[in-house]
Amino acid sequence: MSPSHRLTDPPVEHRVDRVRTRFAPSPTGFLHIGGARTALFNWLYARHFGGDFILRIEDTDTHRSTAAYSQAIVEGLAWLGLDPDEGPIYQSGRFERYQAVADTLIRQGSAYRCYCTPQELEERRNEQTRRGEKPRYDGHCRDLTVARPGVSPVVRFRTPQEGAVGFTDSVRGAIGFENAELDDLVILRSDGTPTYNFGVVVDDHDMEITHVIRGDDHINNTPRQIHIYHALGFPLPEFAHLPMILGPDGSRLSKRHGAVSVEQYRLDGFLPEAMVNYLVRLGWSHGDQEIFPTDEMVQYFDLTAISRSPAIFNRDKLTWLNQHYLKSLPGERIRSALEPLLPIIGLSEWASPALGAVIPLLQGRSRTLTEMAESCLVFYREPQAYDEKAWREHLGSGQEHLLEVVRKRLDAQLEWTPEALHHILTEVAEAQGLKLGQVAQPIRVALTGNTVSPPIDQTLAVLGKERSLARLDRARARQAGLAG
RNA sequence: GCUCCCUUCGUCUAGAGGCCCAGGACGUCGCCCUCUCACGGCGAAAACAGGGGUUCGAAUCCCCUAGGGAGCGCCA
Repeated sequence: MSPSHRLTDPPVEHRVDRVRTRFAPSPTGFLHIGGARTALFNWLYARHFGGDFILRIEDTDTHRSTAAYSQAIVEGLAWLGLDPDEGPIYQSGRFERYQAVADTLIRQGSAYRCYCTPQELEERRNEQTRRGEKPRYDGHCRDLTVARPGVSPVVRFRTPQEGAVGFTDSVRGAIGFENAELDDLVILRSDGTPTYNFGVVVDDHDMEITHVIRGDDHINNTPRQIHIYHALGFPLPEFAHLPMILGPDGSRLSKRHGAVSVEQYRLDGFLPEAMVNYLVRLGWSHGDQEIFPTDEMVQYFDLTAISRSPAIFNRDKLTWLNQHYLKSLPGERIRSALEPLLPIIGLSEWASPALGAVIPLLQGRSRTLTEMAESCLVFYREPQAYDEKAWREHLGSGQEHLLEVVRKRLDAQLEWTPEALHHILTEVAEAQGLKLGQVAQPIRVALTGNTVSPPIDQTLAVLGKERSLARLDRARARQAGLAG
């Protein structure tokens, strides 16, 4: 803030007994990446100080808000593990309170009724823009003493016209505005519902929010809200404005950048652990650390380490984190996340072999749960087809002998463990004067239909003797068929 | 247009005057490991937006310029 800025009122100092933060989305869409990060930071801050995290649904725009979106947001937060201590609290259930507060403001002269119609406002705005001015309300009804018949009025806040307003943002530092830049904003619509800038102030006060952590698209709203705080005699909370999350092209993240809803990432096979870890590093850092278990995030999180510049969403890094968690989380955790995805890729039954035995083979070779689910298929279904190139190379004519030898050797084998199987394969290779790979690949193709799978000894072991032999026989029959 | 905010490798970032001819991570490329695919290991290329100051010394402080973002609604 430049020295010329004088505050109309000094900020009201108050002691914070208990940290209370909130996430206040409007239910006009699914929980998206940006909202999720805002929620995460609020949640972390509250948890760090042992305070409360409140979920408030800002559904004052009754035309665009839906219960389905509210539900989706609640579920999205639950999936991420961001449990609220209070809420969801719906603004739509508090209209009487906003009207009462607006009445108080009118009575004390801090607000007034405005009878300008939307069309009139629109015309004046266009006129101002044409003159190269900043479009703003011109104070037309500011000093009106009589009502205008036939028009149901809105209520406008009487913003000070002189002086300046400023605040110290926990992320940005001092920020100031000339009051002359502001205008008299609508706080109550003609239907009596509150607008955003009014609703937040009343609610953040009533809910005793101590730290308002939100996207920096709200920086410009903050001075307006501060004036309302002052008019009402409410103490100011701390403000912390988070930098935006941008799409790959540097513009504000939106649908045209692909998946933006948290739900979509769940469906695409991402773990909430990975999403949360990715999000916490977008605009916040703790030295060079990249991997953050939840308890460490909570322990280290603070507002001062938040960066001021916007961040571009990078799916590759999210994918890398997902892969990391896929290989390092306990198998049981992976299993619970994987099972809901199995039917989606067309698998209806996965009792045998046990999924718990399959998963360890796939951890570390899957980037998403979806990939893992697809890799599971081979354990529950015979090869639908054989990759022709792989077949020709490893099982083509003249190579029938090897499978026969392997088949005979495995058939005699009683101890069906990866170690024992590995031993057998090594022996076969030596006896045939082949490298291990020259034995493993033909078996792999016979078992799976292509050249990619977990280590062949483990694949055999998990598949089980009966299934393995059946698949070898199937391949041998095909060899015979092609030869004959 | 006006107001506010932002600016270190392609991307996320470390860096709070000398530790920086700038460190880590993702991605990219190369090598090693290896029964395939991965994992892992090692290595490489890659940045302080530009210009003025201040200082013995600036990525770090100040100013200007340029670029980007946001707001200017009876949306939030």
